[in-house]
Amino acid sequence: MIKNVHGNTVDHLGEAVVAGRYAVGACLPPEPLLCVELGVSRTVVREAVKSLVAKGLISTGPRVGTRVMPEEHWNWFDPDVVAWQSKTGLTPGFLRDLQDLRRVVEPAAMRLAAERASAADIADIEAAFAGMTQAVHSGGDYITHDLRFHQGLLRASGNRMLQQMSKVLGALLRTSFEISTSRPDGPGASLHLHRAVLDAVIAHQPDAAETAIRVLIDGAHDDIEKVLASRRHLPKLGKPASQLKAA
Amino acid sequence: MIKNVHGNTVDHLGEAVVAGRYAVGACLPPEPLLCVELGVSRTVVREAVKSLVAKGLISTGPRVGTRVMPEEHWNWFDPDVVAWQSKTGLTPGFLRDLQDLRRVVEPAAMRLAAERASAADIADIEAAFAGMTQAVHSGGDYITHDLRFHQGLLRASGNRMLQQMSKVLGALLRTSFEISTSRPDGPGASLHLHRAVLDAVIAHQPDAAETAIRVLIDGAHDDIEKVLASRRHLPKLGKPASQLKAA
DNA sequence: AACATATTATCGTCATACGATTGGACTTGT
DNA sequence: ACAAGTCCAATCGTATGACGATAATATGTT
Repeated sequence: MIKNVHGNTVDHLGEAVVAGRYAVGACLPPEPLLCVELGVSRTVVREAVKSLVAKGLISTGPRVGTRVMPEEHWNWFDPDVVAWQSKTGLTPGFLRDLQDLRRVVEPAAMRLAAERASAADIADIEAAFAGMTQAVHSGGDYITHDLRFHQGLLRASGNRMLQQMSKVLGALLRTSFEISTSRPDGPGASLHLHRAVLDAVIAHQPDAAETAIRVLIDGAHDDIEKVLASRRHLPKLGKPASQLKAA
Repeated sequence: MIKNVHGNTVDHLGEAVVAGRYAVGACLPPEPLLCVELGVSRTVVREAVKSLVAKGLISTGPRVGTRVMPEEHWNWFDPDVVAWQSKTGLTPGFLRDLQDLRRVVEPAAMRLAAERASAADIADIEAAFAGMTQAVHSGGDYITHDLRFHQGLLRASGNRMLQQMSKVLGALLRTSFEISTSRPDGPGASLHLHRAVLDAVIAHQPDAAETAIRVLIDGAHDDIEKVLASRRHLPKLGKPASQLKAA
């Protein structure tokens, strides 16, 4: 898990900011202090800070210090920002935002995919589906293939922005998977729903593809809403890595 | 226009990468060379490079150098990336992506806005609309208020991700405005279409809001497609700042 | 009290040195 | 001649120290 000093520092600071360890508008400790706290040189601290600035999390200035920017300024489509938010725990509000987004984006993307998917796109998605099937039947890593499945479909839409969303939507898929594993049938129940989406895309039937993905999304939506309702007293829905393996 | 060394360097390098001055997968000049080329210290070059890494444009490694990442890895929702792409010229492909995105996102966002918009949201949008009206009648800066209008509506959706898209969608709106100014009536023709959207949102009528925004979008869509068709021989649609003022 | 000035904390930039990594060249053995 | 192992050097990664630039705060002046 150890990579390099810079990466670790960026993660550490980024996670701290996203987790709200520093109030919006408040200052992070001055550079020299961060150096001793993190045990790295000022070079590393500064480059890490610049990375966070580039992601819209913070801003800096002489004498004013390093301040946390308001959340609406954060780059919520940045994979790192989403990862940090996932790690610190997905708030109900964030999950709702993600669900809104998914319901808006994926159906439209499926339509486009059904119109534009290339043979290579299809092959990639088929491979992912095969992986999902195998994971359900003979055990294995389901979620990875599930992510590849949806990511492949987004890519098949041929739209750079839509494709970009697979990263942030992945956080929602992981949560959805997490919940589904705690049910009797588990992810296996939705296998044929995935198949229906893929078949519609292969057959170049936008309407069918949209309908199929809506079924899939609505199912996941209900699952998450149910958990959200039952855990209303809990502030956040954590995402322990220990649950990320399929049985 | 001069801000600071770091910002200028980031812009310079970011624009160069987005403009394709370095092929995807190719290496940028080594750090020492960049230092002399840009006339800045290695510190600045490195922090600028780190900023671009954070935006997904490039990757670095010892001995392997600083390489341009494939476009699907770029953070297309990053305001800077969009700005650089706009500055170097919006390709037809990019415009098509933006139009797809807009047609997917804005109608859904209008529905949500009609359901959730707060009084403060409405007031903000009203102010923007007033600015647009004034710009059309007594001259002024139309596009700024137009951007605020749409940005306000996205914000009113209450969804962080949807709101984030106002930045990238802004590039499309600017292009759309640019085209509309070259027509007899200009932006004034779409004023009442904007009013219809806002009225529907105020009246909490999601269906009407969605319908109204679709009319607006389709109009802009046709304008752009027409230009794209007529300028098919031109590789890119430039965006000279000289045209950004309303008459 | 209002305004001008000086202070100072903090980030911004520069310069230099050395460590870490890795692709490619080189050597060696078969 | 070819394959495998070894070494080298180009490039980024990290550390350190110094000084400049900026703006919030304190101080002084009218």
